[in-house]
Amino acid sequence: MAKVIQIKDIAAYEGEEVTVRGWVYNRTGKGRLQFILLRDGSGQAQCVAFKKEMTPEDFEIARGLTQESSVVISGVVRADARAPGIPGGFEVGIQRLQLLQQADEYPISPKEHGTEFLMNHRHLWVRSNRQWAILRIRATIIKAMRDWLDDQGFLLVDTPIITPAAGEETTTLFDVDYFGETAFLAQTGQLYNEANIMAFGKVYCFGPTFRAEKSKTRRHLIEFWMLEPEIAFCSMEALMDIEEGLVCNVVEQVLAKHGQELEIIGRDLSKLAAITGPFARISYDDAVTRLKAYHAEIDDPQRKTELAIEWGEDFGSPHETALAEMFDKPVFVYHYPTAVKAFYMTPVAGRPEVCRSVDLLAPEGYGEIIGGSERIHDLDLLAANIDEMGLGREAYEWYLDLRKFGTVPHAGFGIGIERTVAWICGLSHVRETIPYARLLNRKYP
RNA sequence: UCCGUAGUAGCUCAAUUGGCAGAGCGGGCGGCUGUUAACCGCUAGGUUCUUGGUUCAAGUCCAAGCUACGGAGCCA
Repeated sequence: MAKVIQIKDIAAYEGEEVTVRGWVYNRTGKGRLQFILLRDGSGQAQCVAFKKEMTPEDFEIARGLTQESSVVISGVVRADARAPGIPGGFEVGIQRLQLLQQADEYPISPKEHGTEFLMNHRHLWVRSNRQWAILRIRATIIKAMRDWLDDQGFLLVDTPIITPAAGEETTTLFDVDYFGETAFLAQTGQLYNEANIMAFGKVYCFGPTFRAEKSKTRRHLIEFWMLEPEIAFCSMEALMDIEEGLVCNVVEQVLAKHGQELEIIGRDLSKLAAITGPFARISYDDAVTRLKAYHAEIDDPQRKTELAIEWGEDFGSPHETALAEMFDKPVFVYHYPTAVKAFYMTPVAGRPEVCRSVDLLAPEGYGEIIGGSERIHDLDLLAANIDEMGLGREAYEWYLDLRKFGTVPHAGFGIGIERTVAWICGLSHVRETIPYARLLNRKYP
């Protein structure tokens, strides 16, 4: 058997006999001439069966191949501008063909399908071009984030998924039976990150997080992946510098490595090329002023209601979208009202009604992709907030310890992987950004 | 949880005023030496989401329910 190659490398084997192994993505025939578009995971190549060049048995197999049948094909690589594929432009003239399995009638035809049908067949849908492209970009986004942080001196320190108490007071948690006691699935690794920076200085955690909220929107998942850096001796301003550097690097890496995938999903590259620092930084006060001015010019009554805002209220998703549309890059909004943010965020000196929090809103209506803040490092203030929230001191004893043994100013943020992927890929829903989405009413397959 | 829309063949959809349940794709059979969602001919394929109601007659009208989609809230 000739050398087994990956289809992505096919151009390097022009004129040579090779073996490719994979699945039939599509087949079309012209009688004694059959075109088999073969996927192998790395790419796609057209394999051409001429009746005269093969045994009658092999040709009959080629002629009868169904979509997604698994095969091993040997033949000679030749350049042909007509040959479709990824990368395309080269095809394999089939000499020998081995059928591993003739696939049953494949549910996902080359025609259009509805969302419910596709999500019910997600285990097969991931084979489709568009999904293949998106999930490859997702992998690069995660790698780019991690590489950049590693290069900046951050250490990956894993945080637990089963936790004894809520990380934040607001959202609903999944509970699990922990040998007769109640434990919860993590909604953040942040509190543990705060312990870990006192050992390692700059850390991040990366893993799945869980929210039992009954959210049903294009930007929510029940199980989603978050990357959370935390930095000792860090201010909110320095935090924004880090976030900006991270996001710019991620976009740059995707543009550099995935021109092919971005083309498959039809992403407007100019929108991504525009993502370079610095990003605008506006205060919550300023954002409210801008939204009020915008609100004054709206005529549509429904939209006017949606976009109404008074100082002190948190932004809804229409507000975030309207704000983000005022910029062609991501925009930082900082100093949110203390009352709408988490208990551990530092109040602004001399103005305790706002806190040292900062969100990063992505352009094109993708909303908040990063939430971060300076954390309270004063023991008494933190303890008072925990009591005031009625969180129960016992579960937070270890967290308060961090303020007793060498507390330092520190800050951190969390970036939602799926929202970032949706934005960079220009997708209308986060369900396509994760291999197997967990949504309200969706845990299969 | 609230508001809105939809549910017909394996898939995507059509069916006029309430009057015989249809097409394309996919499947099967046959044809074709350069296809790009190939094309041509033939063919099989139905609990019209469920339950109840109105009517000579219901895919179509009414009621309740189920499911999905879109939006809101909450958030990353």
